[in-house]
Amino acid sequence: MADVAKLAGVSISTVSYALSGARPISEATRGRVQWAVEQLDYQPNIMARGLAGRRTGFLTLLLPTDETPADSFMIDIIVAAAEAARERGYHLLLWTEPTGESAGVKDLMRRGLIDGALLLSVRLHDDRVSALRGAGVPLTMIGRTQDTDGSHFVDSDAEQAAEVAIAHLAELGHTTVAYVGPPRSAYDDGIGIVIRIHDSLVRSAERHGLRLIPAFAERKVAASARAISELMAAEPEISAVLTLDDSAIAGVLDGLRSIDHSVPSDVSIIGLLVSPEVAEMAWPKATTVSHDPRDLGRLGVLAMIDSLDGVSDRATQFLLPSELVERSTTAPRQAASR
Amino acid sequence: MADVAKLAGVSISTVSYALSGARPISEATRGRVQWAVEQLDYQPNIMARGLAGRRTGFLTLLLPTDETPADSFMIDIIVAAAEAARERGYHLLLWTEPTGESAGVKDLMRRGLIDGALLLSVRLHDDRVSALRGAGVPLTMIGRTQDTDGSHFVDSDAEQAAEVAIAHLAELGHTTVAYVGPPRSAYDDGIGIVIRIHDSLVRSAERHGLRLIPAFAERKVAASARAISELMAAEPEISAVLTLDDSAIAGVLDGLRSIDHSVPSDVSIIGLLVSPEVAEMAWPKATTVSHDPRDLGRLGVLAMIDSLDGVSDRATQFLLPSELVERSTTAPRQAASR
DNA sequence: TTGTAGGCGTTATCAT
DNA sequence: ATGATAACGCCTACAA
Repeated sequence: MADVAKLAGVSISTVSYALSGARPISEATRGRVQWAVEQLDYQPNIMARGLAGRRTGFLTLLLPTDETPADSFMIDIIVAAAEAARERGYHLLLWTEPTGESAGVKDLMRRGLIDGALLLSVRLHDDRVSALRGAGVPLTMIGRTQDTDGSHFVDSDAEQAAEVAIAHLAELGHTTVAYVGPPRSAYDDGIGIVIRIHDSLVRSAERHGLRLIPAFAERKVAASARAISELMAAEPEISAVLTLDDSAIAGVLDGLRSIDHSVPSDVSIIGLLVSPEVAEMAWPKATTVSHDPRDLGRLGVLAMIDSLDGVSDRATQFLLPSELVERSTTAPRQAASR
Repeated sequence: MADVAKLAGVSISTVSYALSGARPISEATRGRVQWAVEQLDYQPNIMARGLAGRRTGFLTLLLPTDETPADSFMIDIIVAAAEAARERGYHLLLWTEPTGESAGVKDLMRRGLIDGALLLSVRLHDDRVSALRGAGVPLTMIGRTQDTDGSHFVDSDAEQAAEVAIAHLAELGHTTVAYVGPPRSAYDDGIGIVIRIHDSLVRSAERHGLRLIPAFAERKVAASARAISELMAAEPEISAVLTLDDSAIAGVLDGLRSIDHSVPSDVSIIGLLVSPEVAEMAWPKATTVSHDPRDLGRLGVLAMIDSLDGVSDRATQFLLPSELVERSTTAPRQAASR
């Protein structure tokens, strides 16, 4: 930077201001500085900037890692977040920490490394949120807590997604619907999206006069396969199944095959909030009610940066609506015949 | 740090040395420093350390992003890399950049941000490697170039994987085997693993006296489905299929179903280098010849750090062997009967 | 074994 | 509108 100043014939601080635009600089000198910068192919040192300034340009994404390995949906979020950060001149740190813990992130903040943190797999009552808030870490959630007053978040609109899915099944004439959801532990942990989807499904089903039979299955193919076959044995009138996880959909297909129910002629399936890749990989290709997971990552980062910049006086809160994408696992209900 | 020094009754530099262990410190003072550190819950500032020292503690993972969205296999690599970095006290930056480009990473280096870079999707002749080398960026490849002299890498042992897969099919009595590989563009780009797997399969097939019929398919379910059905039409004696990508295996299953070939009784399938998650999601569950993708990420980071620390005088080069995991897509060849 | 002091490359606070 | 200069918090010769 000193070199640039010399070459441009100005002081070091002028160069700094010309580059940051933090104070008015005459056109003439700004031009000379620009020229010198290009001449020397100068790139400001990030560490020095972070040390001296009050912004480091780093964001971190807190990735819960004790859970199931990240599925496609989450991956899409992460990669999109990285891209968005890069586009806005920020750097995205991938920080793995067991669910519910945030000591590491707090340290990152105290060590002057990050400007803020993005949270994944947010619980309705999330200790991390209060801990990080208390530590003065700006944060935005991908997902959301129960009480969202004044907090920044981007989340899937569970209520709307549930309604779309249930309404579609109702239209198709289904009256008894199973829901193969995440394991009980996810409910016990109070994972926001899990609880909201469940509750919303219950409400929507009621509104449409459908009977909804929930089940819980570990996030493994075999577990959801077992869940659905047990469910079908107990409640043979089930003619449609809703699922939440990437693995659940494959498992349900598996389970139905094992008991000789064909999809979609005997049983319809709708996958909630699944990535398009996984939906396409299933056989038959799965009908879904979902949105682009990438939006969660992208908007999350943008919301974070906006809040850092203080562009808005109130918190940015996005609720992403889902769309029904009909593939090959849904059909009108058949007249009972078996 | 000044506070710690005061509390411990020593100089600032003593604290620094006590913490870094860069020079001998008496037990007594080291103890006092330790105590003061804990007392104040002191955490060294990362930016300052990066500015003053010659190490920043940052690594970056170069993620090609113009290609197909990252599949499970790659994700596992990434997450494992993040975990390994964290365990070793490093920070992992996710850097998205179009395949083949490295200007961004070079800048990261010049801006004093990173200690080194990890490369994914390495080509046999990769411009990034020479560019980064030229710019003095320490790098280790996850994958490898053709010429590996003096470079650090962790890669799947394609030769061995191909041999295991072919040998198994040979044992099962198959004599004509299709290979639904990646799209031609991947070959044209010279992606290392793609070429190596292909060439190794050819050699192994020859060695075992099998006929190998390769095909190229875009990384989409529909594309590989079409590829295999065309292949079967042209060469009806095919009784086994090898695949490379996560999506290919679903596609091949799809395609075979569409032409009424059942798996594995009519046709066997082996997926090469696929993540266990995807193998389990397929139906039937796919037999694979693979290794834990996480090893690639973990070992890659460790190799990088070792090279940074200069622990070894020669380059660390790992070739990971694969294992056959029999699931439900392989069976002995049936006597021709259709 | 320990202390002193200069420097890392910016930003921010004073002046001018 | 611009300059000089003190932080920023740590590392590392150099001295003692």
